[in-house]
Amino acid sequence: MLKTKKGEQELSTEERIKEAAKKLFTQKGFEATKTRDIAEASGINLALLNYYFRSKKKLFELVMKENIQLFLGVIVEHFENKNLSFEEKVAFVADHYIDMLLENPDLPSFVQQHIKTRPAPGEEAKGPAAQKIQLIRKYFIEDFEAGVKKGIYKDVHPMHVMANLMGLIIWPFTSTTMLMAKAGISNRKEFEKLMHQRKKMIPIWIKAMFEK
Amino acid sequence: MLKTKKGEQELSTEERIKEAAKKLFTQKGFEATKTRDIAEASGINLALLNYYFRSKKKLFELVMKENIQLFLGVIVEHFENKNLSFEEKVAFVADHYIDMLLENPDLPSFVQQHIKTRPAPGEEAKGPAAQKIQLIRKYFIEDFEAGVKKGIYKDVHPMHVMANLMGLIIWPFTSTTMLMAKAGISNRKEFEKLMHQRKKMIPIWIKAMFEK
DNA sequence: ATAATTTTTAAACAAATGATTAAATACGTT
DNA sequence: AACGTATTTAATCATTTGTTTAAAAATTAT
Repeated sequence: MLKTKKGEQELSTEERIKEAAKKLFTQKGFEATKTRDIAEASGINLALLNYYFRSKKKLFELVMKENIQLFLGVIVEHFENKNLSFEEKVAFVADHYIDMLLENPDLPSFVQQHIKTRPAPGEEAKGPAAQKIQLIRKYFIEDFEAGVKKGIYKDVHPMHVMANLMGLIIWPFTSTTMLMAKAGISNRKEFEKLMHQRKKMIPIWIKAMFEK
Repeated sequence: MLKTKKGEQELSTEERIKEAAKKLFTQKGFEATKTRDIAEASGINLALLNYYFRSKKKLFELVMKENIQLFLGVIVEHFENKNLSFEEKVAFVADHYIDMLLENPDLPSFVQQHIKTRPAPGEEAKGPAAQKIQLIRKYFIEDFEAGVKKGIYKDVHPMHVMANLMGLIIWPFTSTTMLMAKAGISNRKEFEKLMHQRKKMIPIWIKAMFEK
């Protein structure tokens, strides 16, 4: 049985199913998650999954959409009105992204695994993901390239900037277990403390790597 | 049918199955790979999978072992006799690791996904993976910590060093599609060219981040 | 209260899937 | 060639898995 969020407001059957599905799909992927697992985890009758969501695939696509929104959307949308420098954006993203990942540690593996096959070779990437990616290009890449022209930043392909920023933020979460073993970290608390440290260090590191 | 490596030396049935299984398991994971997929991809009769490997699970564990060896083992073993400085090790690892990943681009996602559940909470990590990780600690972490004592490197938790090094090397491969979309890279060739660039840049970046 | 509608349940189905069996074929040894 | 062993094949089995059905229960409307 899934616990209710506040102990006050019960979740509807439909929401209970979706939440359980999101947790399982995100943790174990589409194939490894069985409809009966979802039913059990949400404490509902198996048939209700199809009653509310038609099929396992439809339910997965719903979860997928929400996860991509969480993974790509949350941050960029905060830029809309603010007028931030490239450095400020880096700091902002590092800060908020790491906070988000601390609460959704399985998100990166999930998105990475299921975005791989998405855009069919040859055809343009579409849908919500592609749109977000366009925004990221606009907000980061163009800023950096402007900085290169001004002579502030080293003249490297912006892919390196993007890769390094995202790699520094996300990678620890995709490899938590391995990383903890390697670095002699024994518990989750210590891991989280180090992640909080990174929020401040990543902007400094990016600066050190790319500033002239 | 699986192509033979050289057109000269045919692979044995057993090897054909294992190679096909490795490719599929690495690409799609355990659950998403069906025994019939493996049979078809290797051009063998379905029953031969069980004849040679007893079960799908046993076959998977074999592939898993080889993949972990590839992912963690290859590099560290080259250190045995050489006497390299920390910086030289970083350069060496970046170079060889990226080469290896260019040939096995699906490896990181696979290992990350399947290593997560491995060490049961509370009990010590054992097996070949744990051993390799000990070597990595020995060869990198201790070196870095010595550098900190000498005042060469900034006094940060070695986890950050490990995370940044591995993140810079591996992350682009776990998010190739997304990264290419973000940075406006259109084809694999261009991606590979950029990865070769990184082999030289990563040591410089690590230096910039951690040297006093 | 009664009827209509929505939600929930237990049971069942059809297809997919991992594994096994028994017979057939290929191969090596004497 | 004849035998024994190893490999391969087609067919089949038992479970698992996603989905459907029809009836029961709960809820809402009249």
